[in-house]
Amino acid sequence: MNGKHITKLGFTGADIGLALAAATLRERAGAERDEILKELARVQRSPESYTGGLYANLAESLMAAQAEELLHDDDMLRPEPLDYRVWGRELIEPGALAQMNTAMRLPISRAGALMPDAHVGYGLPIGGVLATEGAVIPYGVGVDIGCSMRLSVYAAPAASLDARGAVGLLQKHTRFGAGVGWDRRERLHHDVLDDPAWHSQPLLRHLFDKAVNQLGTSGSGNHFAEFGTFTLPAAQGGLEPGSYLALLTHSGSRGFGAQVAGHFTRLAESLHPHLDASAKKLAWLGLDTQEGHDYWQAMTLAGEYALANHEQIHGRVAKALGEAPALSVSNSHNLAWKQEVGGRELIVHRKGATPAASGVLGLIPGSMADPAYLVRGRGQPDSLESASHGAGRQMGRKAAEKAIAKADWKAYLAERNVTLLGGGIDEAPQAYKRVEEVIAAQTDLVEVLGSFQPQVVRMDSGSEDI
DNA sequence: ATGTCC
Repeated sequence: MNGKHITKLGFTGADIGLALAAATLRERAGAERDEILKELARVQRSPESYTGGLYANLAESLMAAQAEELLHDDDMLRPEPLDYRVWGRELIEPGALAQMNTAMRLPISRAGALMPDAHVGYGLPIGGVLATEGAVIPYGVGVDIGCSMRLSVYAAPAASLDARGAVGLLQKHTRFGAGVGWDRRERLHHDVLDDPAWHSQPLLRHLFDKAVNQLGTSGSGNHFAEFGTFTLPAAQGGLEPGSYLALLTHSGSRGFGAQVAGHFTRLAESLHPHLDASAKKLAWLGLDTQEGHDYWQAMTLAGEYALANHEQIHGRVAKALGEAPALSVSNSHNLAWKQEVGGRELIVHRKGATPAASGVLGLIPGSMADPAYLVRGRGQPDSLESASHGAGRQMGRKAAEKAIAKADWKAYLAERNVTLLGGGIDEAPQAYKRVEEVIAAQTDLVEVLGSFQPQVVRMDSGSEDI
C-alpha cells in the first residue's frame, strides 16, 4: 500500500496522509490491500458512518471539507422558499405557484410576488416578479425581452374610422409573422439603430441586420395591433372625458431579443452546472461578471428596440391618419430593472408584469375581444410596485385548440362586433382568464383610469391560412 | 416568443 493507491481513489491534500496512516494500521491488523481500498472508498462516500474507529481522523477531515464546500456552494437552493405575496390566488394554476416557490429558493432571491394573471412559463412563471441581489436571470426576463404595450388615443370619435378603413390601415402599416420584416424600401430609420451598443458585442453585431429588417413589426403569438374605442370617465393628460378612436399594440423585440435570451440562458446554465434540476432554467449571471454586464447591455437594448417597434407602428398609422395622438402611453412588461427595495438596490425581474410605481401609467389588455385597461400604479411595496400584464392564459395553446369550439369563438367576436384579421383559436378570448376578475384581484396595485374595447384586431395568422 | 440550435 502506498500513496499511489490512495490518490487513485481521489483523496487529495492532507487526506492522503490520513488515509495512508489508517491503511497502515489496517495492514498491521492483517487486512488485505483490496479490502482496505474498498473500506477507504466507503469512508470517502459516507464519512459520517466512520466517526469512530481508526478511520475517524480521515472521516472528520472529509466531513469538514464537505461542510466547507456547502458553505461556498453558491448554487445551493434554500431549503424553503422566502415568503411572497400572491394576488388572485384562486385564479392561479398550481404549476405557476410551484415555479414561483422554486424561484424564491434561489440563493440570490431577496423578494418576490405573483400577479393574478400568472401561469406556467420557462423558469420564472409568467406573471412572476422576482427581486435578486447582484445577479440577473435571463429566463426571469423571458424569451421576448422588452415585450411591451403602447396606446395612442386620438382626439376623434371612434366612429370617425369605420371597420373597412381600420382594416386597410392595419394591413398597410403593420407586419405580422415569425421571421417577418419590412421590405428594404419600406423600412424606416429609428435612433435605436444608432446605439453604439450594437457594435460592442459579437452577438449584437451579428443580430444587427435582423434587427434592422424587423424594426416596426409585430411578430406572432399573442402580439396584436388593434383599433378600438377608448373610454375615459375623467380627464387625463389633457384629454377630456369621453370616447375616442385609439390604437393599441402588443409587440416585443422579435428575433433579435429571442436570440439574445437564448444565448444568455445557455451561457447562464453552463456557468451553474450544479444548480438543482428544478431551477435549471433560473440560472443567473452575476452583474459583476463580463457575461452579466453583456446580458444587461443586450437586454437594455432589446427593451429599447421593442419600444421602437411600437413607435414605428404608431408613427406609420398617425401619419396615415394625418393626426398626432392626444394621449400616448406605453410600458414594458418583460424586463429587469434596478430598483430600491427596502433600502437596497435589487434587480427586479418582471416577466409578464406591469410596472406600477405610484403614479406610473400602464396598460393591461384582456384578449382579442375583451377590454384593455389604462391603469395608474399605486406603488404597493409588497408587489415590488407591479401589476398583472394581461388577463393571463387559463389554458395552454394546445388545450385551447381542443377545448374551444370554433363557433363559440366566432360568436364571442360577433357579439362584440370585433373584426379579426389573422389570429388563431389558441388566442380565442375563451383561452384567457376573465380580465374583469384579474383587474378586480389587484385593486390595491393599480387604479383603472380608462378602458379600451377592441373593434378591428390584427394578429399573426400562424400556419392556418398561409 | 422565435424561421423553434449560431
